[in-house]
Amino acid sequence: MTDTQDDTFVSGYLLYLLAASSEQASTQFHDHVRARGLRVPEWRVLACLVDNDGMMITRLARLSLMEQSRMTRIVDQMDARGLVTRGADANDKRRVRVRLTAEGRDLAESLVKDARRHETRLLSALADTDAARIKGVLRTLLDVLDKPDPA
Amino acid sequence: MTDTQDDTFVSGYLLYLLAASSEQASTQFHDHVRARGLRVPEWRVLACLVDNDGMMITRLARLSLMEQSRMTRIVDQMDARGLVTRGADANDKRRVRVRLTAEGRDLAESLVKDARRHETRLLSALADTDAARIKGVLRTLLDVLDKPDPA
DNA sequence: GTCGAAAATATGAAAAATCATATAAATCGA
DNA sequence: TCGATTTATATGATTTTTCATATTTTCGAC
Repeated sequence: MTDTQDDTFVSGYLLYLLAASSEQASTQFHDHVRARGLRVPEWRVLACLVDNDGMMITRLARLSLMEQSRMTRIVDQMDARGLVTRGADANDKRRVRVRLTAEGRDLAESLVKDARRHETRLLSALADTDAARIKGVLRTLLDVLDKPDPA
Repeated sequence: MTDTQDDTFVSGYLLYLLAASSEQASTQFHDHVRARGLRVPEWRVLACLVDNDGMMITRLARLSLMEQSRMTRIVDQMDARGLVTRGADANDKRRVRVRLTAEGRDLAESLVKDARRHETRLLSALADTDAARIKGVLRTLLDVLDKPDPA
């Protein structure tokens, strides 16, 4: 074992548990993503676009949990690399529609498969009851957080 | 509501749910931390040290979910600012023991109180069953992730 | 229609984070 | 006890990320 102190605060703090779980659960797969030649934010963009091609920059940024100006640059690089294309929206010239190229789609679909396999492995390492609960609990938390602050 | 598409992959993907929950749940409190004049990594250091004063750099880095070289610099800055002191370990001169100053401790304890209040509010926004489950589920996940890969 | 506000994206400059590696101390065997 | 390894921390160079703000387009009230 590494360090077992019965820390009074941190080790039981919800925000710590969330951050640490996310971090640790993602590490393996993120390594895999990098081994495939992508940075994590790029993988996120691909995953979003497989679900819904032609998203605009702002929405990609929200879903990928990052800032708009960063997303602009990431899309630039992915464009330069031939994974996506940028196109103007017909109805609103401010918007940039990001679309997968054939190459981008292949890579994206392949990684989504890998991600699903990895997720299955993760969940199967949990007891059935925990595996059944975890997504529901997190979804509920997200729902609650979306609602405007009652205060 | 913002964007409700029934995304096939991302919105139900465990690593997304974890990252998004962590991100969203933390935003409010992190804003509070910054309003108090600290960056998030600095708050994490303070929280660790309240639990266990005199930690070494490496352990602080692990617990705060960041790299050692980054932690070195963060501790430097906190030292310069008078929140912590750096002292050599008596038995092992490689180690740097980081300790709270009086000022650092005051700030840390005050923020821990704030964090607890915030956590209580978060949990109370969940249904009782979810609130009761969430920490347990996350702890289980962390436990599982700590174990060496069975593959 | 026109004007002011809001929305979407882009960009330069600054700050933060990472990476590779250096240094120094402890540990472990032969 | 010497040398090879490992552990702990530090640091220079580079890459990422953020921040503030500019630009362009749309929207809404009048």
